[in-house]
Amino acid sequence: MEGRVQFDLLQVLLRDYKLRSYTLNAVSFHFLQEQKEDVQHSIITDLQNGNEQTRRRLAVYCLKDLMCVINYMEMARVTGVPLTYLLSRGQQIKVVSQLLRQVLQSSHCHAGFSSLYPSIMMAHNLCYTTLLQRGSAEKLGLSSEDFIKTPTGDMFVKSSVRKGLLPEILENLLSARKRAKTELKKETDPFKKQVLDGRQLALKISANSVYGFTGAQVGKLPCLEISQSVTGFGRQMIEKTKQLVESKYTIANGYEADAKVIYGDTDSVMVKLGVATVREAMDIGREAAEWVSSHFTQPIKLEFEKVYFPYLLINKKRYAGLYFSSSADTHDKMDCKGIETVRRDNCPLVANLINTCLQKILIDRDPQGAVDHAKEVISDLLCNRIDISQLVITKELTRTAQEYAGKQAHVELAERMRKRDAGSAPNLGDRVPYVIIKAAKGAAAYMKSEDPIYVLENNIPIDTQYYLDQQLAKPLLRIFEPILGETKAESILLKGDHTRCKTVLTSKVGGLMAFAQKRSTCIGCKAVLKTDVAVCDFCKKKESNFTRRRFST
DNA sequence: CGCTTGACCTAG
DNA sequence: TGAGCTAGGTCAAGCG
Repeated sequence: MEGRVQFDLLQVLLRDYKLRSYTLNAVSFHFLQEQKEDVQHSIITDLQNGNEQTRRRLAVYCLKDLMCVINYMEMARVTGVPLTYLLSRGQQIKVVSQLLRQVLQSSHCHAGFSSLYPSIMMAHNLCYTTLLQRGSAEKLGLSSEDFIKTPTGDMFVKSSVRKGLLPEILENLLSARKRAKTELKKETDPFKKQVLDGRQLALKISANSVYGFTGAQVGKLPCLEISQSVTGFGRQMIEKTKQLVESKYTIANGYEADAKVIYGDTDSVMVKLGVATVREAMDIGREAAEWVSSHFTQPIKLEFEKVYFPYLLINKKRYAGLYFSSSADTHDKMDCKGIETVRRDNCPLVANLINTCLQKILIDRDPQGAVDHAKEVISDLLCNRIDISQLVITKELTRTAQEYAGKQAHVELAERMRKRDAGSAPNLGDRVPYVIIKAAKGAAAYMKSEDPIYVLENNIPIDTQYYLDQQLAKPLLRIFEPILGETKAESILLKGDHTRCKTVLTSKVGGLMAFAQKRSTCIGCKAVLKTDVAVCDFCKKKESNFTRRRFST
């Protein structure tokens, strides 16, 4: 349609939000805190013609739509691609578009580091247009002052010889981000703040994508000399940062303790300073960041970001801690990275229990309370007192059944559901919700996965022992072992009376509604249809002829 | 039972 | 056709 843009909110949601489920019910519950039965396009008219309350609800709904449109418009403006590309295409097209524009505009003829990779590319002028072929430095008569050699041995001319296109593009993206961040600071409306935060984050991702673009071997313009030089510089810089910090902040130099870099990932270092208070850590952190920055080329900047206190480091890319940054007196949040609480492939029972235990340990400083709570939940689980919605695991169907090498719970279930009712079975790209049911001893998990709604409708017993042994046990031990010790953690949490209770109880349907995909059957031709279609795809009968089915079976 | 591989999802 | 990147943890399946 000439002059009109189609903007599908489902695509926006899939791109911008990591949810456990993307059914209309789940999404409306997540954003509006209410489940809307039978929401159809026609309801919009009713809301408009209703009272103040219903119009308000409609307005809130529209506002959310509008704000994401604004963000996408900003992105389209900065990158120079049509709005629809932002939903229908990937990151490469954005970089290509900016490259073409930059070529036309310029005179070319043919505590963590903030935005580390982009600033490396800017600082060292890394670009297609500044790369020197092997041996061409001599041919062109360049002096050693005119170019640099990267950690991979590749050579690039300095900006004094020729300024690269990529560094210019990155400057544009990052200055747009800076604008968004300044506006964010001034803004008081919490909703608009969220929008501006989304914008600055999107611009950051676009800036980081420039590095990804140069390394995309199946892409438009790969240049491994650039991408590998960038990561090489990055590793070198983290190592240098560690050496700088550990050499200056020592007892010998008059500090309270010898500083130790205990963790770092790609563009950040975590330093144990050995001071007693958050305030002291912040002060030293700020000073150290500035001092380290002075050892690097512009615009590379190491920024003090936060203090964690206490800090539970489980593994690389997995940790939790109380996050202090705006104030030394009160923590901003409990920050969890990589652990079960933030992973969508865990059931809510695990995520919630780990989260509560961490709160009790880190915030309340009450490990005993955490242990007691965990034991209680385990006992509830084994006695069937946990609602089935807490036991639903979801995993994405990332490929077709034939493409999978081995058997997996969600894949096998999707196939079984297809045999029951092809219309309502999960498709490629869908997230498959499932629970693990009781079966013959020794049966593999992929044989015991079942559709939660089917389980409720047919009163099938859940394998609660599976949830204890395969879902809860290890995550619990991982957070309790550092506190209780290996042997104690296991004997206290996983043995004892609370693991022996076994009774039978029924489950409620309520919590499962979010996973229900509503379907209708057409009276005319018996076809199975989504409830939100107005006319049967097959016999063209109108919606009034559909019989609604609450659950697909 | 221990090891490898494949799959998923996250950190950055 | 068109698809940003790499690193890494965890788990289940599958093998010897």
